[in-house]
Amino acid sequence: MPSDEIRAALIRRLCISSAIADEDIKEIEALPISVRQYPAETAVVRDGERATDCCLIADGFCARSKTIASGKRQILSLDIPGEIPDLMSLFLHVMDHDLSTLTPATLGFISHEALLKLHRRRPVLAEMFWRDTLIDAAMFREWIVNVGQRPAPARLAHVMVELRERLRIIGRVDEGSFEMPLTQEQIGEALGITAVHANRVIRQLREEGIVELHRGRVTVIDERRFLELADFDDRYLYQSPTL
Amino acid sequence: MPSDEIRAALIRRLCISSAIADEDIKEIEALPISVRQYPAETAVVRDGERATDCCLIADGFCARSKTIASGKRQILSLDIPGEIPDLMSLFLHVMDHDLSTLTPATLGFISHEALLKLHRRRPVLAEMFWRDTLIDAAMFREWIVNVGQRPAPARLAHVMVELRERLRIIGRVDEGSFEMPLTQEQIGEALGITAVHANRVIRQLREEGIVELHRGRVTVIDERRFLELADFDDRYLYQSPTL
DNA sequence: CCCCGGTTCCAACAAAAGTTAAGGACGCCG
DNA sequence: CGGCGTCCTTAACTTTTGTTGGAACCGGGG
Repeated sequence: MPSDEIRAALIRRLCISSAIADEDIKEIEALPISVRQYPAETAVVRDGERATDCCLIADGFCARSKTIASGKRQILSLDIPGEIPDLMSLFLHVMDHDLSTLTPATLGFISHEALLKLHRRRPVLAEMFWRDTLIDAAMFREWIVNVGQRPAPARLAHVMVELRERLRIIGRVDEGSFEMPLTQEQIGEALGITAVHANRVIRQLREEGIVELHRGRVTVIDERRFLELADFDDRYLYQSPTL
Repeated sequence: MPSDEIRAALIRRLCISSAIADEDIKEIEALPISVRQYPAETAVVRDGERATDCCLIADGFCARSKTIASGKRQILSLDIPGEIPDLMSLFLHVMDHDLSTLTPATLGFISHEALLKLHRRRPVLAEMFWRDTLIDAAMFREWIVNVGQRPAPARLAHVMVELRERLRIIGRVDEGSFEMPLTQEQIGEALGITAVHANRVIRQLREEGIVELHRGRVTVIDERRFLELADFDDRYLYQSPTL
């Protein structure tokens, strides 16, 4: 994948939540990005490491997670193409969590230095990136609610809808089906339940004819009951800056 | 409380995680702040509202929370003097959660306009506030892990230690005891458990001689076992910008 | 001073989730 | 094509947590 396409993915996404001037787009296009391929299930940055670059996902799925002393792991977010999951490392240099690939992925690395220079030159872009980290935080808040208050089947549905809405923006949902390349173990880690229980929940949703999950692909069967179960409100996801 | 003292609380906290130049401090001191008193258990900003000011806590405790369709409420953070819990509203104007007081509180309101102007004048301060929102996000990540992976007693201990460490910075811990002005109902909402279970957990920690919780005040009995249970790593809380 | 409302506390029972264990499906590699 | 490993699947049993309901406590207001 050429480096241009990678920038394009980023710009496309940024344009959705902010209006960007042409000259600013050019600035982004001029950002030096070094591209690297990663296999599935590989750490990109680890908890405790000091980051000097931010990682733009050009293709593939990633996840952020933290592991506690007991060895249990909690997935904090699923990250998709066009996103910069570790933008926070720009100012919080030492990582407080892991970033790793779920699938084989194409990642573009942008140095902190280049980003900071860009911010100085174009404060508007700095604000846009700041906004981006704030939406990230909003997603964490919703994730807390999901794990803390919803019964397990609703948790799964909620994560699915959120992922679908985000994939929809980048044109990766077709005919009510979309990718969610997690093992049941990982689904459990995302929902704060065990893999066995995750399996129970998946089966239940299938038996009730709500949603099908097979080989990392989600197919919604009964849209109405699916949305009802998920209790999803997209307000936190995309908010126009003009609001 | 005079408006000077309020600014002082903010500056003191900001100085801890960043080095600020004298002229920048002066800029902050020049910020127009309008002070208001709030009774306990009162909404400051509500989910869905459009914010035009940010709220600096001068005195008292606040909490952020979200309520889902079923009526269940999840507390997302506990907020203490010196903090600006809704700084995110600067760019995410419509609130995605509630901010309310736990105790009677003195709050200082700073208009978005004034903050944005300050940022234009002093980009370094903008970065400092950005950093602040990033630490906020780091705390959300840890909160997700707490609710998602730790057994209930550890969850309680973890929230207690986090609060204590933050209170310590502002000089509000004396002799191993500190304020945590939550009802058991609210503790449940913070930990993602019911009030009844919260009560069980509190009793258990008391019976095991680990920590005492009485009338909104926490007294640690066995520091070693307390820390061990909490599984606390302060890395996410304060990170020097020079790191 | 006493009553009232909100906490705190507790017990018994129900439901949800964790644990352990084991068989089956599937893809990959030799 | 057969074997191996990973994931999925399921069942039986245990533990944790939720639910319901009620008693004791406590502080503030009449």
